[in-house]
Amino acid sequence: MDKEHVAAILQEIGVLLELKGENPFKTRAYANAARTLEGLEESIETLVSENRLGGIKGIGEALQQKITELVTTGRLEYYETLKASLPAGLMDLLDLQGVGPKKVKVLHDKLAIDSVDKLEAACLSGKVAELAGFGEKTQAKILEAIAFRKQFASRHRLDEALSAATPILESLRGLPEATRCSLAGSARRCKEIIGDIDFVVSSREPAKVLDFFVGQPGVRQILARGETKASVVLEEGIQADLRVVSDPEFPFALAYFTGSKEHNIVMRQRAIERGFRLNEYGLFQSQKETRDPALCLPCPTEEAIFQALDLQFIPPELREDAGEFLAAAEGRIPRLIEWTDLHGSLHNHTNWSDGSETLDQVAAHVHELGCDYWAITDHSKSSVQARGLTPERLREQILAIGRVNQGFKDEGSDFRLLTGSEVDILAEGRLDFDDELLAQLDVVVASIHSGFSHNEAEMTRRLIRAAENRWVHMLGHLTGRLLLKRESYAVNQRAVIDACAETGTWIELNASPQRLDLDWRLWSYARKKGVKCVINCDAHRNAHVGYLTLGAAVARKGWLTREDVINTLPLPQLRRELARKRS
DNA sequence: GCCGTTTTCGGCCCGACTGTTTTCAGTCG
Repeated sequence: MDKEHVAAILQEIGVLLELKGENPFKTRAYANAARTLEGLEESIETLVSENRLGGIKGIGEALQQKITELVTTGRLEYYETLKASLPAGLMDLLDLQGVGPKKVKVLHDKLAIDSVDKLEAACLSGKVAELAGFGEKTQAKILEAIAFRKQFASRHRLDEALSAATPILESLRGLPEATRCSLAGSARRCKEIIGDIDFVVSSREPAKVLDFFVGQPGVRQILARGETKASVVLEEGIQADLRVVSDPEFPFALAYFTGSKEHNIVMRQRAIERGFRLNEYGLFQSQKETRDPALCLPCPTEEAIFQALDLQFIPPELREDAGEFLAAAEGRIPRLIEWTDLHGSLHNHTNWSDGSETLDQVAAHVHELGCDYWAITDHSKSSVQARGLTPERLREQILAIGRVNQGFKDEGSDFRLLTGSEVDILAEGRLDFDDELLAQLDVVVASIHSGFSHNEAEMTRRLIRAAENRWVHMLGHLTGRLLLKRESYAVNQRAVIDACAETGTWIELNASPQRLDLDWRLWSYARKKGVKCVINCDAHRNAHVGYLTLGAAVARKGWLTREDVINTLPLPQLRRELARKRS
């Protein structure tokens, strides 16, 4: 059993215990352990067989036993028993806004409610309002939450969240009463999937800012509106929260609402260790003081807060409690890549296959934007759905690209299109074009577009065999996932990364917002193995060139620097690297 | 359930908002 599976079960145990009304710190211990396991570099089998689980912080005697049982036998008696003792539908109830473990327990104990449907019926008949601790308003809120869940998703892609957030942030910035404004939350941390959008604003007149916010044209519904805080639902079906603080409090509120929750817990712990108290209003010299500005250490920026806690500044993308504290304490936070470090993209399409624009249109656009090069990697013949090129068409395209490049040469420009292919990886890892043709191309990306249902061993073998081909420069969208739409196919990503390390093959960070694949969580491992990243747009139309910013953001989240990313190189050096694997 | 230069028990991050309470519990982030 792999660590992801073990972590998922521990996570579920935590939720089940919450429903049972267990000590919240106990339930958190399970959630913490799950997160710790997910972040492990080593395989869980190794840790168990070498009896080294106990050395991991947050895993004590009880969890050691349970994890060992899970990994060695594939099941866990404690979990099975716990799960059997509660109806499956209770977990769904927890997803409803405003409904937590305590309410679920009462609903189940008093009204035998164990599904959303039953809860809805009970609300409609007025029974819920009669329960102790509930009332008319709670009942109405629950009905609203059920309706909301039916209508909208609770999770959204980063690009959708950003495009909903940007106009609101812009208008807040234009408001005279607003001093400083920022996006916060998981969107600021560049998580690929976000739940809601958070804004932080500093102002002397919070009421005016809040009025302005809830009155924005994009607001469909106001969920809550207090003196310093408001929650709304946007037209896109995304919840957005605004918090207004005084300007000296702004950096603290920004840090606090950027999170992650786990990161914040460690920050506060560090404050306590130094005799301080940290909250969204300040860093206070007394453990007791929670608000008095006179006792707050002045920190005009987030940087100053980290400094006060003996830490190097931690960029928002890294704030996941995934090793950033150790690195920051030792001054080892790297200078992360910026999107402006990128010189071009090595995986893109044109209307020769399933892209929108012609070679000339693509070249003119990316040249205009300041790129130094742009690889044309249209699909190969097996991708019939994408009008993949036959070998003959590809040879024609090589000539056509030569003519476009001649035009740039004649103008005295150094910009170049690079010839290439996104070649399909077929069954058993064979490639869709033969080596003789691949050898004629500047850039070869190998990707899987078919046979998604093969088992993990087969998929892993297919990708490894593709990596072993000396003409393949990089693997494209390694897992095939489409965020919130299609799961990854089964593949042992670490084994593929190992193979790329051995063969000198690069791995793409596909910057299309629906892919963002390879996942940021795996880049530390790849980097440690010496595997280089290529941030690619996988552009199918000119507007997709903007994905480079998103790709760089996710690369930052994976701790990548300019040196780790191939397409930060200028063209002459890039050509040298492209030749390296083939030599 | 975890953890310990305030160690083997008693802590565990912290505050806003809401609704149902008449002083606070539950939920959320």
